[in-house]
Amino acid sequence: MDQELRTLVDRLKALSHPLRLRVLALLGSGELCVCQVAETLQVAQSSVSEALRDLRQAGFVQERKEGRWVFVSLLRGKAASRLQKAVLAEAAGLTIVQADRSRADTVQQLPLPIPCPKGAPRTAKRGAHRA
Amino acid sequence: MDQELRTLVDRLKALSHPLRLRVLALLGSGELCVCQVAETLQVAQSSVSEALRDLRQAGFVQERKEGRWVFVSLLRGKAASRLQKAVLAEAAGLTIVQADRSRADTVQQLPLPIPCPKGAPRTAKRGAHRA
DNA sequence: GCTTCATTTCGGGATATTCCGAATTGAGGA
DNA sequence: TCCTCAATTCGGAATATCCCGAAATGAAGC
Repeated sequence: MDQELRTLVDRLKALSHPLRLRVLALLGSGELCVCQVAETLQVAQSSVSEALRDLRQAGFVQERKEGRWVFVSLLRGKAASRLQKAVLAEAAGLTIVQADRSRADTVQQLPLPIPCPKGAPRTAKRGAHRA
Repeated sequence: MDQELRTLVDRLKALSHPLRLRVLALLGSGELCVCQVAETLQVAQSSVSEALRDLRQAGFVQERKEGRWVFVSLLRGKAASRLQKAVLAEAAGLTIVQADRSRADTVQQLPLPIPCPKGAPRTAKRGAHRA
């Protein structure tokens, strides 16, 4: 079908989702690593990873690797589209987004190896790796 | 819960769809009635009706009834959101949108009782109601 | 080499969306 | 009133999306 239209629709679709929109808005206040985002928003890391993949494909975020961690941040300045700016401006006013950012401040104080299986019973032994 | 977020997501979702986006962009060049939109875009009237319902609920379009017809148009000026303006600006550049607008010009020349069952092999012309 | 662990990818059941034709609604004309 | 017909709503099958836990990946350290 029409590739231009598809592309614009896909970019909009990336934003039309509660988790992805919260992730985008959260990154509006600065760079975080994947596990910090997961901890801040209290969702499974795989969900955050998928949300970030979609946002990256849509051209809204970029990644930077540092050691084991992947830090993600918004594209800024000229690289940021009109669309991104408009949506960020809308999202920044939402109560939940402000709460998320506040929570991120707390999470960022923690030393980086965050207990990643966030609330889970860590006592359960992990199975063998290479099945 | 998080009604604000839901609302913003729903507005974005209304835009994240090929047909709805084309309808919105089409109305960017002026008011049309439902059947003119269906004829222009070559889709079932019920699909256009549903697309317009979604766009209306999301606060992007308004309707005006005249006789049997329902004319739809964009909200303009202060009533138009940042979001709408940003997306319209993006969409206006798309080839398919420009083609749709061009086709709408032709459709608008036709006398208004447009042969609504679009696929039907209808060659007869009808009496004029309004230019 | 081996182990650890943040991250990604996979599998898939549950849920939501999309689109059309058919049926219904409602305003206008005769 | 009855008929017409633009528009809307309905039914539902096909398709897409969402979200998680499990498994795989790959970099860092031992």
